[in-house]
Amino acid sequence: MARVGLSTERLVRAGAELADEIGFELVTASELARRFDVKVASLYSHVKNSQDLKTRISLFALEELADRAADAIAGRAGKDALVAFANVYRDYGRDHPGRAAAARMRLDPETAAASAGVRHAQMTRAILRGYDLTEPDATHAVRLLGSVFHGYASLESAGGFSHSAPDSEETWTRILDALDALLRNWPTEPTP
Amino acid sequence: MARVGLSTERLVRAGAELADEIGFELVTASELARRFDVKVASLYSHVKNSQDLKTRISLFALEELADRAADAIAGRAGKDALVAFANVYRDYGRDHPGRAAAARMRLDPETAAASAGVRHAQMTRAILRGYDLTEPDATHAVRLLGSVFHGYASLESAGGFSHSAPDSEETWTRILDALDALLRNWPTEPTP
DNA sequence: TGCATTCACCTAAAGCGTTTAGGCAAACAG
DNA sequence: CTGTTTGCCTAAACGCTTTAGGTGAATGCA
Repeated sequence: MARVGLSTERLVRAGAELADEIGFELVTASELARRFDVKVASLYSHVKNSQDLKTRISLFALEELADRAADAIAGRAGKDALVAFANVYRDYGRDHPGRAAAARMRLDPETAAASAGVRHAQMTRAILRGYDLTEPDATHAVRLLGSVFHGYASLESAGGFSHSAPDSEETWTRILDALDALLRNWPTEPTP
Repeated sequence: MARVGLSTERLVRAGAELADEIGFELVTASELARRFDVKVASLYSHVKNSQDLKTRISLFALEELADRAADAIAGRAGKDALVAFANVYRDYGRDHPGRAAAARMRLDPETAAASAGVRHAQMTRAILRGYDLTEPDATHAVRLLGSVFHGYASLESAGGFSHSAPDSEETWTRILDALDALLRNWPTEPTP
């Protein structure tokens, strides 16, 4: 019995690549086993179950994304940081659609709380230091930015903007301009 | 053999309710058959396959949502219309999480083009008539609003804002204030 | 080196969701 | 009341998931 050298680590990495190839929702223990030329049951020594595998891929993607974002915003501030940060999300979604979908996967609260998701929120908050926002507006803004990045990536990956003018690239740039303007001019009082 | 009176229509409606109860991703032909106390194979006279069922539920949700949105914005303009429109999405996500998830389901391009999704885009554009946006900025803004509504509903349904202050309700209100301010003051030139 | 232990991968089997093919009986049309 | 349509059925094949238990390869210790 030739040992292939499976490990949780290798399964997760391969799962992430598989997700980029065929789509995250199609990643399955069976398919992964096939890739390793191994029987399905063998995976179950390394991951608890199919759900566990997907969760691990999601956590992996969140880490990878957070690492890239951290790199991107290092030494930048203000709009510069905002754009660099936002582009990490967008590029990740384009280069690694499967992993990006994995990163958007719904995690149960405890798992989410222990994930790199909190780093994402912290970095978003750090970017807002370049703008004059006090609590609770900073939190509102963090949530707005999260919604936009999440939502845009999701719609774009669903092909929402693909066959219409102007192209998605331009819209993305202009949305970042708009968000920058909004953050510099955040409405303190509800404007009736 | 007691005839239950299945039809595509009834299956889709029941599927939508089922989605709200157990989550859209758990809606399955088998489960639906169980609800109707009918054998699974019987469903296949009414829907092509499992994917077809889910697509139909998604289209149903998109229609329902578009109808509600149309009601909400009738006779309103400006921020009033924006808020009413946005709240339809938010309320739908809270009252019908399964259908809302269905509405966010990825459809293939032709199906999407023939869906109520286009009505959503048209209504969004109609709301922007209350603001002074010319093309291509109007399109950018439509995409931004779509991203925010989509993203916020998605994050909220994943529990993203549930156990932290300030509460989601307040953030939502403030985000709408911010979007209104942004639309009234959309940056024409990139601000470096 | 030889033996014991560990561990990676296997086979077998059960459970469940999907899907197709073909059959029977209820509803309906004339 | 007879013939047709059609709604729901049984049967069966297939794929994914998961568990239980076995075998042989790697590893460690005397």
